[in-house]
Amino acid sequence: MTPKQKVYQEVLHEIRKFIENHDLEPGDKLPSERELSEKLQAGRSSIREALRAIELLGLIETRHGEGTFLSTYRSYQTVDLLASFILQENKTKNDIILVKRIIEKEAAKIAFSSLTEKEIAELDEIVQNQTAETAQIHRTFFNCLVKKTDNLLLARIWMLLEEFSNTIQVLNFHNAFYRELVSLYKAKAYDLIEPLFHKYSN
Amino acid sequence: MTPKQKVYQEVLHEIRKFIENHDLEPGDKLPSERELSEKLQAGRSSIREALRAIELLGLIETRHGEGTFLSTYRSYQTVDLLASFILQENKTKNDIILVKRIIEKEAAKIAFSSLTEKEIAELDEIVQNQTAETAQIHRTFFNCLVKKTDNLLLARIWMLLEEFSNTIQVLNFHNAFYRELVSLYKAKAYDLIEPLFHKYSN
DNA sequence: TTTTATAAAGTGGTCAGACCACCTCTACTT
DNA sequence: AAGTAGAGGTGGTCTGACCACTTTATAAAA
Repeated sequence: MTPKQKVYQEVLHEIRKFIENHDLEPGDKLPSERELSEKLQAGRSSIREALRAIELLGLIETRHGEGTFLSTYRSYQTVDLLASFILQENKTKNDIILVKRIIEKEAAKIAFSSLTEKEIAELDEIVQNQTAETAQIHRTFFNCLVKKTDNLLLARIWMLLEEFSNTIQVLNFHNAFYRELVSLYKAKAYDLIEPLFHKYSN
Repeated sequence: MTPKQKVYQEVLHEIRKFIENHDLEPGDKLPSERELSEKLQAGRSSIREALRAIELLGLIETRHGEGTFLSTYRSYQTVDLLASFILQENKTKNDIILVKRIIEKEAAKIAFSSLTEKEIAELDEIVQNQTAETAQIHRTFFNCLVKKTDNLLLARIWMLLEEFSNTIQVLNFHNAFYRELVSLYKAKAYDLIEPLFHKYSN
């Protein structure tokens, strides 16, 4: 016996099948809630429970008065919500700082190979800015790097941690760190990135 | 003006706040749907839409006739669904694999200093197990290491990513990798950990 | 004919109420 | 004391009713 599944779970499954069978692609429209309700022999509320769940996962997008569409972009809303729960039960400051440092270090390494001269110059400019605070420089600097990794998940996690860091007292790197990192980019010295982070991470 | 948020989104937020304010822990019971409906001034269906979404993420667990509880374990529902829907996209998949590798590498390094002889022996045993599949070895092995980092946040992120990996086709390390890593632990050769990961990460 | 109002239809958003199925606990029976 | 029937609470589901918004069809005005 299959332990009776909830209706919304079946609906979830049916919707997936529908998308598959009709070769729907991001941006395409799903049948209306009322239509699905009839077709799948389920109450509209059950249909909606399923849709809301999928929506939270960032797979669909609903537009009031228009309809429900397959998402065109990966929203990572899921990651956000999970993070808010996880961060809530893990308020250990040191844990957050450590993970954030790891992400930043790896982002710095991944970005290395794809950085153009122009982008390195931009980073240099950020670092040379005398008027900005260190926290501001840090954010702008790593925001660039993280985006250059072309890894949305990595970027998202970093942004969440960065946001959270603002609410706690976080020690940034020494000013010299950023300048030295840019130097390494200019010198194409990949292997020195890892040691640089170690040097400045006490 | 706040761009009018949907009720279920607000409910989501309220529930999270409730958990925080009441210091609810995994296993604890949430108020009933009808009670939340009254307290948050929202229809029961809106409450349910929010709960279903959280449920799909594996954060809560509902038991028919009993109530809604904070999950003690992270269910696999989300992962399965995501996988069956959209994880076919290589971009997302690769993002996850990359972040997971980073965490594993750093966990291996952090754990280094706190590993006792006995624990290293345990790792050795896991690796030597001939009957287990590679995926199984991988999970057990890194589960140990991740816990040894004594960083709950890191551990949680890894566990989530590990779950995701289970539903997608993930290439594990070659068998030799695990043995070599244990050897490094035995030899106390910290500096060779990073290169080892590079070597096996094609 | 073209343009512009206006109305109608379709769609998601939300709520209230009604049942059903299931669990627990209590009070009653044996 | 043990067992049982029932009441009350809880999630599960459906229906029908509005509302707000968008698109489209229709009619009026230019």
